Amino acid sequence: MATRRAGQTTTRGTTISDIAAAAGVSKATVSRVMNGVSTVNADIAQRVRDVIDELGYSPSQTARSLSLGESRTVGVLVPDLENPMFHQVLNGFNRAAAADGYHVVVSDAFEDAEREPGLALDLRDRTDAIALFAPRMTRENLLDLLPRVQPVAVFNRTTGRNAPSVLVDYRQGIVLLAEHLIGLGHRSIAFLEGPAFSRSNWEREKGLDEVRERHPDVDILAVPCGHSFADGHAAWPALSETGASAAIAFNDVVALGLLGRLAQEGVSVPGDLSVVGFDDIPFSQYSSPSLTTMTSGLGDVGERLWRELRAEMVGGVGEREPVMFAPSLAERGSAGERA
Amino acid sequence: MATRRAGQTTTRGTTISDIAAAAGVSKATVSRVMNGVSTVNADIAQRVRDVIDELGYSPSQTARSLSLGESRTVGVLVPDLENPMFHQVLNGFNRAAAADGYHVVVSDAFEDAEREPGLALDLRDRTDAIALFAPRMTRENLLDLLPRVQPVAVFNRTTGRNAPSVLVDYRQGIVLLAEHLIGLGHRSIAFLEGPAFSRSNWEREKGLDEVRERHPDVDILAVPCGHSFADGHAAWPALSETGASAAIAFNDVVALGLLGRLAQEGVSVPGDLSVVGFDDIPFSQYSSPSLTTMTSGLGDVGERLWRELRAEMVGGVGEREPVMFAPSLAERGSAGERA
DNA sequence: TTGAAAGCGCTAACAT
DNA sequence: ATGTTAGCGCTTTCAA
Repeated sequence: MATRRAGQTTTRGTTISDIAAAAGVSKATVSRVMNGVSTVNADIAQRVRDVIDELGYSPSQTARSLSLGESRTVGVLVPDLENPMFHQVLNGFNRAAAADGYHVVVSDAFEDAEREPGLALDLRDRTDAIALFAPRMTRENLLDLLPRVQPVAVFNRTTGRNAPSVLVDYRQGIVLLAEHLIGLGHRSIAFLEGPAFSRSNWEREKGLDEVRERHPDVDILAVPCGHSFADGHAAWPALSETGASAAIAFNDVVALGLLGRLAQEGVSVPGDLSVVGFDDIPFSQYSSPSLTTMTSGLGDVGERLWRELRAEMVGGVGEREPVMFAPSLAERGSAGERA
Repeated sequence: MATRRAGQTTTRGTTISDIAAAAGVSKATVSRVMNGVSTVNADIAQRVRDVIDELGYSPSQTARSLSLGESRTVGVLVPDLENPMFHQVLNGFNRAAAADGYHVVVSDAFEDAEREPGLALDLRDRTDAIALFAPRMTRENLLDLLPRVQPVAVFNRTTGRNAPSVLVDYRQGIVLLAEHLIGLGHRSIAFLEGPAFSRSNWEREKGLDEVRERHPDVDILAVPCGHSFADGHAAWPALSETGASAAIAFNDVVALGLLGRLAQEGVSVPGDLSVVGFDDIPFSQYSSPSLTTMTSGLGDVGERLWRELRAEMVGGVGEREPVMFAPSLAERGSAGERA
């Protein structure tokens, strides 16, 4: 006999069985109606539909996923939802996924590198695949995680062929930025560094080394900073001491924080100091002055990331050649000729 | 006999059965080990654990959820992840949920009101409960949806007791803002309207009506605007025509967009024009000038929203008395005495 | 065209 | 302390 089993305290409201009973048909028929399977008698189908919205039934996606072996949902793990640059990537990713009939759910790691692997695992265990946006975890953790969460694709972090990856070419981007400044006559440039040990900061530093080599006459100093508005705002005293005539901020958020501070301090931009950012977040067009920055077609990046992930989901393992997006200069108001 | 059944094309890799077989124990034992159930022979437990990370097993949360009847995950539907104000609420919500052992996944509606009900339903069908952030759908759709997705809690929208709701008191907030401006000597104030038909804009308009009644000597004009940086930026010509000495923007994002435009146009803030916003997003402290705005302890709002939702999940239906958060003035640099 | 029943991967009551 | 087994809600093969 059907004894009461398992944990189920509050089992869900209306199930397919309820509908079947109420409509006087079998569960199979209800299932067919739900999934629009051709051959169901029109009258029966209608009766079932009536019962369904009378009782307000919506199928358990959990049960459906278990039975089907797929959920048509993918997860995205973002290190920090507050960072506007991720929104643009997410946007493109989402749009492309939706076009292929997939839902996307996102999970925020709140910049806690330690929790990322656990969150990724959990996310993956309830979706068909995941995308990791600029994971902050150590490389060791990443390499350990990747095989366990396949299919997976990663944005802005190399994977050693353990997963497809798409990256913004920060190295090249910062070279362009620096040379733009040099072309404007600047000979002393400060770089407001991002988080130490992050790939994105590391790449920027490497690019700067190239610039130093190519332009021995130009001084490029690094000043420790960070990645937030507050970091940019707080960097002024240190920046001021360098005597640089131009500053390359780690990203737009930092640049914007700095711009605010400069206005307070009465230093004119770009009159006294040129400031450039990176990422081209939406607000950078509306700041005063508008921000000269690097733009990377982040929406396209997101779309491409989806395509890489999708390939991983259907085909087996592909080439997994890292995909690089080259950013280009968005010349706006915050950088000018050296005074 | 166990014939090949159901759809399963690519059924997941390692299952609990594989582990059980490899370790020479029953699935129940593996399950016990996984869930840290007290009395499992230490040696056996160890053997199971060895096999587990040798084979790289992680349990299917889908199967687990189905069996348990719960997923310990809740969903949040956000109308637009790009709006910074939601991040703060999300933050508090997330933190509180995590403290209670719940994961949260978020789904972005990309400002598409039509898709919200579907997304909400789907989200709910794979989680234990959902929170709706400022849903854009019609009231009719909302009232129709609410009973179908219980437990559910909503932020910034009334529910007619069909679900708990927590709201920011925009009406009261805008009154405070306007009276602050009036105290500063302004007698002609422009309101940059948000999206028509939205509750949040409607509440603000109502607040303004109160102000008009209380201060018949003050002129309060409405100028159509929107909710984005671009909208604020574009509103200048219309705003200019009103001849107002102060502007209340629909929110901080709009205010910031306007500030950028004003700098370009050479109108000094607050010298020529005072500008105030609403929400106190992080950047508003770093803009130039820093933005005078209304602050609402949005993190606390998120936390409270979680508690309301949690109550709905455990207890039955409670009072569902709407919870109002009263914002307070954050006086900063963008508003000053009338010239 | 419809129904019966097996099975997706897991948990827990029951039996040992 | 461990195994056996039913069952979570759904889909799909197979038989009628």
